[in-house]
Amino acid sequence: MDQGYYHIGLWVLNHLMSATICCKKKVIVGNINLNEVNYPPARQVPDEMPPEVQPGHLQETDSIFNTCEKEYLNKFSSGFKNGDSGTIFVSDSSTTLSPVLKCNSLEKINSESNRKLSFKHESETLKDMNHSELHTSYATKNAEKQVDVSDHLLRGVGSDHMEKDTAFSLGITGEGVSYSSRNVQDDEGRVVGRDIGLGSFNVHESEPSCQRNNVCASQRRSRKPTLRYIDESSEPISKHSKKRRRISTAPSAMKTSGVGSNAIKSRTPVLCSDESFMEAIQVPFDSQVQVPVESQKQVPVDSRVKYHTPDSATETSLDKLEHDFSTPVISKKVKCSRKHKVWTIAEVRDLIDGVSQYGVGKWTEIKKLLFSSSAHRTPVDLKDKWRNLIKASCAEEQRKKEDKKGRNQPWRPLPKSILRRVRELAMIYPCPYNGNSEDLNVCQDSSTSYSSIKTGSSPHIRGKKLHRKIAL
DNA sequence: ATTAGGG
DNA sequence: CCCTAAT
Repeated sequence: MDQGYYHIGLWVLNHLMSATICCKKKVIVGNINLNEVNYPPARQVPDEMPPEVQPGHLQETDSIFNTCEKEYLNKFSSGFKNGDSGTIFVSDSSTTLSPVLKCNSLEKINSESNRKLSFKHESETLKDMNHSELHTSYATKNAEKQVDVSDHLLRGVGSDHMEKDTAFSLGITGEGVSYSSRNVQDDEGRVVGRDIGLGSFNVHESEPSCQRNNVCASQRRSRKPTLRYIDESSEPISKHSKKRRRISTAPSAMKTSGVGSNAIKSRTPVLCSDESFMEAIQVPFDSQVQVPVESQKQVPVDSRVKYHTPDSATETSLDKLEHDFSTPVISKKVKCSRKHKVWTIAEVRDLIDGVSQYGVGKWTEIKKLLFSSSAHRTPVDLKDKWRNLIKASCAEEQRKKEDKKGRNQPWRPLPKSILRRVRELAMIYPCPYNGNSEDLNVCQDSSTSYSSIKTGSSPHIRGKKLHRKIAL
C-alpha cells in the first residue's frame, strides 16, 4: 500500500461503546458476513478527497464512493437500522481516519435493484469531532497494516445508551486503532459512560484481508454480558486482585447486543485460521459506575475458566474462532476445568505489543495496560509466556537453519509473523530466556545482534543476565 | 510489591 | 504454572 491511497470504513457509533466497555476482548460484529464482503481496493486519492460535506447537506454516497466501495458500505451497513448514528471514515495514506460524514441519521435505502446509502449530515456533530485527538494517537505508520483497519472499525455491539452526544475520535497507528470518547449520555441526558480516554486495539499483520471470519448475527439488544466479563468483575482471588478490581467494572447501561436483525445471515461460519478478528480492545478506563448485578453474583467456578458461554450464537462462534487456533477445542460441554488457560494468539499479540511498547520486564505495566481485562494473566504469567515465546521463536529459527526436512513439531505452530516479531524483540531486548543449551543468546542472529535495531519506541532496556545466587 | 529464573 | 530468591 502506498501513500496516497485510502481505505474506507463505516462505523456506526451506536455500536461502539458497549463493545469497548464490556466485551473488551470479544467484540462482536453484529451481522456482517465478512466473507461476503469484497474489500474495496485501495483507491488513489483523487483530488477531491476527502470530500467536504456541506453542513446540513444531504449527501449521498454516490457522490463520494465508487461502485465497489458503495457495495462495501452497503454490505457492512446492512445490519444497521435506519436512524443509527454513523460515521464514514476514510483513511488516507497512513495517517488518520478522517471523518467524511458523520451523521446521526443514517438512512438506508434498500431497493432491489439499486441499493444505496444516504447519509444525512449534521453539522454540529461533525464540528465536535476533535481532530487533534486523531493525530495525537498516531504513531508509526505501517501502511500494510492499514488494510485491516476497516475491520476494526466495524466491530461493535449495540448499546442502548450510546447516544448522539457522544463525541469520539479515532486514529490509526502503526499498531492499531485508537479511539477516545467522552460525554456518553443516555436518552435522558444522564451520563452513563464517562471519558474512556484513549484506548486502542491492535491491528494484526494483514494477511489477505478479504477473508475474514464470519460472524453470526445476534439478537438486537439481547445479549448478556459474556461470562468472561462476569469473570473479570467478580474475580475474587489472587494477590493482585486489588488492581484488577478497579478496571473490570462496567456501566450498568451496558447491554450488549448485536447489531441489526435484518442482517445477512451468516452461513456456515468459515473459520479462517487467521484469528485477527479476535483482537483485544483495550479499555483503560476507570469505571465509576455501579457494577451490574450480573457481575456481582459470583461465579464460583474456577476463575480461570473462560470462554464458554453457550449463550448466543455469536458468542459460540466467536469462541470457536478463538479456540480455533490455540485451544484443543473444548466440546460445548463444560470441559473447561483446565487449569492452564491456553494463550490465544490474540493474547500473544497483545503481549508482544506490550513488550515492544514497554520493554521486557515491565510485566506489571503490560499487564495493567494491555491485560487489564484479563483477570487471569498475572504479570508473572506474562513473563512466563514471553519466555516461552522466545523459546519457541528460537526453536523455529533453529529448525529453519538445520532441519530443512520440516519435521512436525510437538507444539502448535504459532503464526510465523508472531514468531518473527518475537525474535525481533528478543534481539532488541536481550534476555537470556534460553531454555535450550549452554550458550546464552543463541537465538540471536549472530550478525545482527541487538544494538542497531530501530529504536522505534523502546523504553527501558534491561540486559539482565544471570545474577542469581544460590540460596543457602 | 515485582521480577527473574528454576522447577 | 508455581515457587522463591533477589530487588
